[in-house]
Amino acid sequence: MSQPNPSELAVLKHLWSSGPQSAREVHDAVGPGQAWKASTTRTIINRLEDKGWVVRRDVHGLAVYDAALDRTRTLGGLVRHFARQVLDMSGPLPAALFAESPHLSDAELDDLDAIINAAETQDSEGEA
Amino acid sequence: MSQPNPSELAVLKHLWSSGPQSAREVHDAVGPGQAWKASTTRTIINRLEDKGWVVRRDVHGLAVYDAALDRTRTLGGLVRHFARQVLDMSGPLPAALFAESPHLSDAELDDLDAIINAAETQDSEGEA
DNA sequence: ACGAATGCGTTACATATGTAACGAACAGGC
DNA sequence: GCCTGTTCGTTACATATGTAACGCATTCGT
Repeated sequence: MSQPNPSELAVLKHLWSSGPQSAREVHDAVGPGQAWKASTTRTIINRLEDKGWVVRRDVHGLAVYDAALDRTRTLGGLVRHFARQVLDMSGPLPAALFAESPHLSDAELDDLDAIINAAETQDSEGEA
Repeated sequence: MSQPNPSELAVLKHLWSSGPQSAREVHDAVGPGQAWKASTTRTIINRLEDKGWVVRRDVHGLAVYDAALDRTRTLGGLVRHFARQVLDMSGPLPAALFAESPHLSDAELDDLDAIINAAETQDSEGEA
């Protein structure tokens, strides 16, 4: 399953909330917070593209990137992984407790519940 | 703050639940689950020792290791970090969320609440 | 038309992490 | 006393991640 690292996640989160962005736009938004130089931001974006986690579109000669991963699935996967691997929780996880996250809308919380639990299909398990 | 990586955490969790153990004992317990060769288990233990996260004691010539990190503080730190960095939760976090974890006793859950929240002292903040 | 700014591909290098072998030393069994 | 299993220190190497510079091509302002 797609487990973006912290740097990649920072970029993805921006794309999720702001939609398709150019490298410069991404940098202006997340660069400062990460204390990245522009070239670093670009490297992260390139690696995301290599992994197929963002798609690149050419808009009048300018590269614009868009998240290729689904926000809820990705966050849900990270949550499930954390709960299982770090806290050794095995049963169903209560998604409602993540309602605090500004990254998840009410609608998404519904999906999250399903994803966190039912979908044992793309974490440790159904990897094949 | 102490943020053990997944491998290190696997070893620490075993030491926390089983108490001081020899390298062999640790390996017999966590090696299979991690699909580690004995030498790999030893490497992880050595790195933990280098970081001062386990202490080594000599028992009649045999090295016995014990966790030097507090279980609740460590887990709490990981939880706080995850909630803040991954889910961008900023307010107080409900410790009850982790009641499911077999790694935390009821008594520890009380501490956890305090640690997760009040102790912004050793994550991103008071690092100095 | 020319210089400055910008976008982008390429390349680099350090540290962290995963994963493990090798060899010396020592302890017991026979 | 010798073979064997065990312990432990040392060393190694690949991949992942953090972090960034460099140089070329292009564009835009003047």
